[in-house]
Amino acid sequence: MSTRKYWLMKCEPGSYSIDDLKRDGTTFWDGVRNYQARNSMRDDMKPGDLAFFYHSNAEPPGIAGVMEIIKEGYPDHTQFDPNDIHCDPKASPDNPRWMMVDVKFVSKFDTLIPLNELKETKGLEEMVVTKKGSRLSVQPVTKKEWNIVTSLRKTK
DNA sequence: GCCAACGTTGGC
DNA sequence: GCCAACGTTGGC
Repeated sequence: MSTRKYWLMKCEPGSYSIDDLKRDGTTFWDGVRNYQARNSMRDDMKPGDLAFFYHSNAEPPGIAGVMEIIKEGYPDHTQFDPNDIHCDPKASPDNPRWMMVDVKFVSKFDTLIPLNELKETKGLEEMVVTKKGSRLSVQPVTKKEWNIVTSLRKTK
């Protein structure tokens, strides 16, 4: 039985978009500074898991494509870099506070699936991202929700 | 341990 | 740019 899990990960496309990931092939998912999201990456994400790439703070916001986790959680180096906007003075290499994972491009949907469409889609009422005030940047997605969302678009 | 103040996220 | 919702901080 497969133990693959499903996720949704947010990023502002102005800083890094699905097209950047498609170009790069792989990247590290740095800059997460929320404990719940950190715990998911540290404890629950495993290579082989799949994640939606969600464009937040975008016009419109929505799900842009799919990526695969290829490396489990390890310390996010930007927390130690005083010149980085994500530097955390309370973290040290001996006592890292923040984690990241590596991801790989899998596919891009032919058109973005906007948040308002997700909210209107039957079966996604309990999906975390469709809930009002949901700010969590790394969210679990159920297999049922995953299948519904992926059925909404072709990929390219 | 409570909770007010503050900073951030992110849709609109 | 606004601001509601939320998470974190720190005084007590």
